[in-house]
Amino acid sequence: MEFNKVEPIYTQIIEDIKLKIINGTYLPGQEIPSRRQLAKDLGVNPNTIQRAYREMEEKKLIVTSRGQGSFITSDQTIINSLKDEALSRVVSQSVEKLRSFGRSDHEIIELIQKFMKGEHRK
Amino acid sequence: MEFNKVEPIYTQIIEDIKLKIINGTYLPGQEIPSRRQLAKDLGVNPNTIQRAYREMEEKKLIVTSRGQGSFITSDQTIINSLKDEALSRVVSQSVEKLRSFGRSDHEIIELIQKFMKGEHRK
Amino acid sequence: MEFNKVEPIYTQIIEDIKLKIINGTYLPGQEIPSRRQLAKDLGVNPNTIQRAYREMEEKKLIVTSRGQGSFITSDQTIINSLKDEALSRVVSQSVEKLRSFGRSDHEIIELIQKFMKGEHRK
Amino acid sequence: MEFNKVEPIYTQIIEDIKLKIINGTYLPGQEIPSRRQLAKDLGVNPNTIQRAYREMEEKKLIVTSRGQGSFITSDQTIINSLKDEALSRVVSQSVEKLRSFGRSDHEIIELIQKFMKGEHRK
DNA sequence: GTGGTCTAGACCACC
DNA sequence: GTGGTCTAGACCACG
Repeated sequence: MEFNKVEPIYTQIIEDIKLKIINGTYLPGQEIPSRRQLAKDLGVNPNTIQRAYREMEEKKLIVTSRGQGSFITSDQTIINSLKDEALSRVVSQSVEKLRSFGRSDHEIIELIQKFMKGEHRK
Repeated sequence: MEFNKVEPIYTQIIEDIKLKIINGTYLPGQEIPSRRQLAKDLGVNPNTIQRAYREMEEKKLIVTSRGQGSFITSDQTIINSLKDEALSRVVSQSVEKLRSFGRSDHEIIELIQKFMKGEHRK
Repeated sequence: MEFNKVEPIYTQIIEDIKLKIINGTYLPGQEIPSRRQLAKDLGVNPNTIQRAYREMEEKKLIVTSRGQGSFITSDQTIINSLKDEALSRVVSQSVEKLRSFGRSDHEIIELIQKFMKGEHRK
Repeated sequence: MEFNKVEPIYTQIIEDIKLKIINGTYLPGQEIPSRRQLAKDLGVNPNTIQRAYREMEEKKLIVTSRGQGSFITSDQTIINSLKDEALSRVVSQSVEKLRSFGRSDHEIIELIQKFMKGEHRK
């Protein structure tokens, strides 16, 4: 994993784990790497990982128990809202990008529907 | 401008100019940099620029007249088809990305329409 | 037991025994430790214990019979007045503390009653 | 300031500042010591102060701006809820303590009212 | 082994 | 000067 220099590393780690929850790499209840292990894997200080994990803990994304490790939450409500947020963001970005071509919203919808029909969704 | 190492540089130059036509940086009939000038600007060999310009010439994207320079085509049909291609690509990419969230095409359309309505297009 | 350095030790011992009477650790008529034993337990001079016991004797809190030991008084009147004093002190402290929040006496009463109702006293 | 060893230092610092907000030592909008300064005053590592301040930031108790310093929130709603919480805690503790004397809730209320009347509130 | 806290000291961004 | 992040390494509590 590579980090950019503008965002704090711990936020990039959070976003990475969020992404893995969203795309199904991490399933509800699944154990995630220990702080020490992940620190070694990413070549980062354990305290930086700790910071990321604690923030996820506060946001209820993971649950953690001393001596046991940390696990993705089993609360589907939280996971769903995570996915919904991501979906909303993609919808927003997609629409903005499509609008930049100077077509009306109505035309955009038509183009999308035409594409969907033509593709015979897999 | 930065080049990646996998694609040939001349195709990357073509794509860059196409992008500038699509997003309006280059308008129909507008002069584009001379081969020699662009070669110096990008730090590449003039022959590479020549290759790019020749391909665009063949596709009628630009017209060149000896001793005058090179100009974006004034043929709206060509420019429109360029834009249409780009738009199609964006539509395709957007739909694929949206589908990856596991929602039905119908749901996707609804989400987009809801977003468009909510945004009060600028 | 730990002693502070500002009050005399013998008064602290008295207060400790009073507290044990009030909270039921020592029941009426119950035997309390011998002077010698308590001196050893607390690591203080037997004369200090003697002083404490004598004062309690004077206040009729305990009765001592030579060769038998010392016992909490069986006189409920005395014990009750001890408890009443303690209760008064707690009432006073509580009200002062509650008043420090800047609420009126009326509001304080209401808050207490609301809490009592909400708690479903055990 | 002295710290106990069971609670983390940073929570003790938070509680101390909360107390100062509640009892009016810190007023809304007032600047609080810089992290470095407080660290020196308390003989604690700046990172520990940072941890405390960040938690208070998240809970909107303080607002902070880089290069400027940190300030008690000016949001009265938050300050009031802080005070209400503290008051509730005191009410609860007081009632529990008073109940431990074996009197009925009704008797307790009467004792408090009698005390309030007798004191001629200052 | 795990997580949680703390210290010491560094560097950067802001103003 | 201020706050914010990161590293290196230590110690403790839990199981």
